[in-house]
Amino acid sequence: MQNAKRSFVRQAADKRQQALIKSTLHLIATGGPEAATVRTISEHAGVTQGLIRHYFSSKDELFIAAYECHMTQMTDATSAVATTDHDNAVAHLKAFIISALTPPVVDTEAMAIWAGFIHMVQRDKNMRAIHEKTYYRFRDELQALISAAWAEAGNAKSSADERRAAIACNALLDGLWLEGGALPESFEVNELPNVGLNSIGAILNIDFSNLELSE
Amino acid sequence: MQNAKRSFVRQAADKRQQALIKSTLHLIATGGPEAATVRTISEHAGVTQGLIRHYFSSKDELFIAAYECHMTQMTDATSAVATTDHDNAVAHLKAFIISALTPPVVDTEAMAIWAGFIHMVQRDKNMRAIHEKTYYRFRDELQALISAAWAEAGNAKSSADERRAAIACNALLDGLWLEGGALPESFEVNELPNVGLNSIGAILNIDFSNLELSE
DNA sequence: GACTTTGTTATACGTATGTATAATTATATT
DNA sequence: AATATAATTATACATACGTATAACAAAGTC
Repeated sequence: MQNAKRSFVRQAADKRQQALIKSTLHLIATGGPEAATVRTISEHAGVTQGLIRHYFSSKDELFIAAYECHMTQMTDATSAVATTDHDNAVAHLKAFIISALTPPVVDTEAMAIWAGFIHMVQRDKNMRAIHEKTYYRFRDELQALISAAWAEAGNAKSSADERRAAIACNALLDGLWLEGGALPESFEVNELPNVGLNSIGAILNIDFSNLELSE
Repeated sequence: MQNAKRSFVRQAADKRQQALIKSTLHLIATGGPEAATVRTISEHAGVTQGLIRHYFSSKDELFIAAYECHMTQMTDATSAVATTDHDNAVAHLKAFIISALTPPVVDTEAMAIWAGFIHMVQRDKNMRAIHEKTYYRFRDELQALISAAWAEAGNAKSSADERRAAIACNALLDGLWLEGGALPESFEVNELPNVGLNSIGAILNIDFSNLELSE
């Protein structure tokens, strides 16, 4: 029987939306996109499935919101470190690199979530816009740090050079991020940030080794 | 009515399996993994859906076969260039890099296929084995080329240095491959291989610029 | 305390999916 | 030409999915 309706507490729209988004990301991370159905999402969020359509006009819209949340979270996690005070521009850049190559940014589940959205990014206009926005924001920030580091060393270069350097360094970070997420057990502790610092140091002709850095 | 059975021609097991695998990859590339159902796959391959279960014990097994096909194809496409004759080790390495950063290796659909399999790779043992095998094969080949190029320049280094260099160069190639696939229109013609050669040149302390290369 | 609003649940609907199995037909063998 | 083999089609089945809609209940307002 159990004709009695389940008891529940009302919550603010923000909270509920956030809970649904977090559940979506968690399910995609652990079981892939096809594991994130309206039923599993709502169950994980502790609500019934009808509520999803109350906050999002469709499942696609929920996925778009989840994607934006995830991407913003990842880029912000790296930027946050870079916004704290640093003695100089090179230290600033070094902190940025290390942050991009250590958890929680480098993470199996974060990578799986990112990959799970790719096919939507290629098809959905809104997803594409989010992707471009977060990608360019990250790369532009990296380019600004490179520019400042070069200027500090009395070695300022053209913006075209800066652009190429930013593309290269960004690719290196992405590649290491990818491999660290895909095969986490095949890299030693601190190997990723070390490789990243050495390689970017070589590309930019900057030496990061003699800088003390607060862990 | 159309009670008449469709006419058909028998084909060798290899052909049919290959056709089903190709259809699977095509559908994943263009519509994501959830677009590759047993019905769409069989329709695209010009057969009826029952045939899939005749050649593969389950859809998962077909996906595993498709993943192995795709990954092998991609790494082979890069290696093939590197096995042709070259004047010296540096030219050899240069050809390898360019091949890895131009079509058909750099390709939106190839990247989408790769991403579409990620969540299976993290869960299925067989998928994981394929992933590791192709990854290490590619990286080991790159490391061998780096080793030869260094030796040729009279600058031989330890295998630990070679390993770190291979990880870095591989990451750079992967990152550029990723971004070229994800945002193809945001890079100028030849920008990816140029950035790749300059960056790897800086990392390895090798100059690729004064080498004529047959397009 | 009655009333309104809307957050939330419950249920239903049509369709798509992976799998299983039986029926058929093309090809090889003799 | 008859027969056997297995490649291929056809059909059925249980389940899962996204969506739509109606019923209910919690909290605010007067």
